Amino acid sequence: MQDGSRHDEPRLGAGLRRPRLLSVEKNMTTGKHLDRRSVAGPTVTRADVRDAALTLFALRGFHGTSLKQVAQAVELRTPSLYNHIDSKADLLQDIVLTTLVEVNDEFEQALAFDEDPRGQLERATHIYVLHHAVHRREALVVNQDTQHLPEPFLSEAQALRRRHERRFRQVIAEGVDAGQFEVPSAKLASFAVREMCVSVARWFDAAGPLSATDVADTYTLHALRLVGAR
Amino acid sequence: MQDGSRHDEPRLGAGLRRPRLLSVEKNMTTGKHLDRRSVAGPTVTRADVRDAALTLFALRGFHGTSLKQVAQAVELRTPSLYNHIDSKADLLQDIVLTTLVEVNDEFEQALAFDEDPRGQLERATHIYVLHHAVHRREALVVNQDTQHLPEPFLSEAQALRRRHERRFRQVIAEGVDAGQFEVPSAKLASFAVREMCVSVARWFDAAGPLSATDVADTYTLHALRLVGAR
DNA sequence: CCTACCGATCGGTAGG
DNA sequence: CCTACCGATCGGTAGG
Repeated sequence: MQDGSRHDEPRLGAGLRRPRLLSVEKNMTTGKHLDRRSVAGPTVTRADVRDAALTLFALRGFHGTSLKQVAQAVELRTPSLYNHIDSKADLLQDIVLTTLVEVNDEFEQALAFDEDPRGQLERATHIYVLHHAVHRREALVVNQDTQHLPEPFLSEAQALRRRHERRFRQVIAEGVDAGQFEVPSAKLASFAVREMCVSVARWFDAAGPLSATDVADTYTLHALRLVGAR
Repeated sequence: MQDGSRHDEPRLGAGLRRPRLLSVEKNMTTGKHLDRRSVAGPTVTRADVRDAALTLFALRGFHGTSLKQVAQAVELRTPSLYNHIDSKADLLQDIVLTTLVEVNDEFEQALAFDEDPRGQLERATHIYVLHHAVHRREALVVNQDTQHLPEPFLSEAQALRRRHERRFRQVIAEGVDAGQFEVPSAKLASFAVREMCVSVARWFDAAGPLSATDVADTYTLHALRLVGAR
């Protein structure tokens, strides 16, 4: 990888994947931009714009990122972004809601695997950590910027979040009822476990000594201990 | 309390203490603002401005808050804020650095109380949770907006954070060495415990059924279990 | 995909 | 403490 742009660095605020830079450069003779459609190579897609926004939103926050910066990252002029998006909020909505739906889907799949609360907590925690390690940028944007979604998307996002919360707590409560777990409060235990997992996105480094699976394994142990699993 | 403005509501994004509204109103006859210095009652202080900024930054983020909003919250015009502050970033710096110094001080006091790693972890966790429940707004701003500090304050804030991280991990490592704790990784355990505590600021409700001390007690148990305390 | 341009708002200053 | 005002930048549109 010649420019190293796919290399994840360790520090938050500097360690996120950088947006793809196209090889088409400004024409130094005329000062004009080449028409991308007239040269070889791919055109910018909505996915490219989304990816650039994802990186920048994760790094600087939604309100700390301008569309000009997004445009620069994909080597377009700001108005050209509107060929791919409806608005700045549209980008945020796409990122946040897609991510929350994915998290809920993964969660339900984890639960469906077996009916034992201990097994369910193990799988749900593992996949949740894995998600936050692998999809760091998405997780950071969801955590930082969900509040900035316009309605009705804010309500939709909050509903998805609450669903995950409720189902997670339910698993712990069922474990308590089954005599497998023992906690002062299923609610506080679920809050603690979930936030512990979420925070992995803030420091995880794919280039570091620990793989996402390593971290997920350890955090699953943390969760089992926290709920007093026998 | 007549206007209920000190009442903390449960939901994040709506439940933070609202800034103090002074009783001096716009003169409805002339449309002009009364000179606060010529009437009875307190003048706006820097502390008032800081408090209003604290609430708004916690609610909408640093870049999501305008100085006009801060000014409105203390019933001033925007330029008048500059009698109390040097810049918008000045407000953020005050909030973030003061909070981080306090957290470190509280932490060191907790450690000084005894030399037993288990006792140290208990006290450090307890005070850390308590801080995040009692100073929700400060904690939210530190977590959301530290990244937006200009240098050299950003570096200073990061150093204070790393110090807390390092010392916290040290306590866990010492507990492991003493045979009191058992963890796969002192680093991951300290990350997990700290972030679990920090997240309390996101949902704690002073008007809810659980007191800050209740939550701190439960989270201290979570921490002890997580590190495998005997 | 671009250039040209829009009104609104931003943080901040001058001057009283 | 205010009014008046500054240049810069914002998200977004018109029109090709």
